[in-house]
Amino acid sequence: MPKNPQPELAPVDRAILRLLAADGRMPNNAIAEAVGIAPSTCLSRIRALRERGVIRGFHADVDPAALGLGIQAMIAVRLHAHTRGAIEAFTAEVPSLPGVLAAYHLAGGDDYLLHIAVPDTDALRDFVLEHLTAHPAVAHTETSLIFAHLRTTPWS
Amino acid sequence: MPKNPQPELAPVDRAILRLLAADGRMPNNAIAEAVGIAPSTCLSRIRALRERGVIRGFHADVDPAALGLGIQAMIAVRLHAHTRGAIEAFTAEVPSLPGVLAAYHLAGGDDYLLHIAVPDTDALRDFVLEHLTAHPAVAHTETSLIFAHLRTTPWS
DNA sequence: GTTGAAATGATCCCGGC
DNA sequence: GCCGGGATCATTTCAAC
Repeated sequence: MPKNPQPELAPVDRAILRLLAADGRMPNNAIAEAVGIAPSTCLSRIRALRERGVIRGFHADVDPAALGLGIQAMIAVRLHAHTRGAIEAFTAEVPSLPGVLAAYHLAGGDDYLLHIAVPDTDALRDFVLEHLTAHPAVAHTETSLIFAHLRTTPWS
Repeated sequence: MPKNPQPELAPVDRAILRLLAADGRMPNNAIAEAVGIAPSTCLSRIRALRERGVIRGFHADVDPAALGLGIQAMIAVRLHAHTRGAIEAFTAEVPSLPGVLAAYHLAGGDDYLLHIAVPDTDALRDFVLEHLTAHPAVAHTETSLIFAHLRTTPWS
């Protein structure tokens, strides 16, 4: 029985991930102390986690409302043709659409969910009309306002 | 004409946010140099952004698949009663459900979207049956597998 | 993989503007 | 507000295990 190519994550690595998911700017030596290893060891483990892609990056969580984007919505999108080309073309354009926070490519009845942030409802309408319904690959959209958005880190 | 209580974000603050959204571990002095201010000034501006809630936090972006959660899904949930009590009760429980990455409380036909990560399809079925359909407030659910998940930072 | 120790580099407070 | 300088603290390298 060959060894797992993606070996079990060591408990100490999980502890590091838990801390960094909670506070991405926690100093390396504080993490080292919290998990019980030397700072130099901790540094090399964090580097390895980044290189292996376990940690994909570190990001500030910015409140969109503070930037004048006070309204968030989720837009379900159905495309006309489910060809690889149409999907790839749409996928390629999505990140450049203004106000898109996230895009989910789904396997269900809808093809995409777009999570967007806009200044006001006029901008929301304009977004849908200009970038979605006017798009040749888009067959149908359905927009829902987002009242609240909770993020959690299940492994922390 | 009174001054805006949430005054326009200074261009230098926007530049700082753009950098920290892209790399949450960028050193303060590197940010200071990039935006053209002194490190001490930069530090105080970042602190002010945190205290004002513009920056809500810093987090490592961890790949769920690396933790054994190789399947992601979006589950649309409708509740029976749209009373404040039912919604608040459900909202309170959602963050403690295993594998929940995010919950969106919507204004549309569905009440919630749950973004979850699980090890396999068995765990997905168990999640829906144990935590959603068995819940007294839940009227209906609809699960879609997530093929891809793109995150963007529109202001960067 | 882990470590301690030493050099480099960053944070952060404060006095002055 | 913004800055400079200096004390404190963190990161990073490296030789040794």
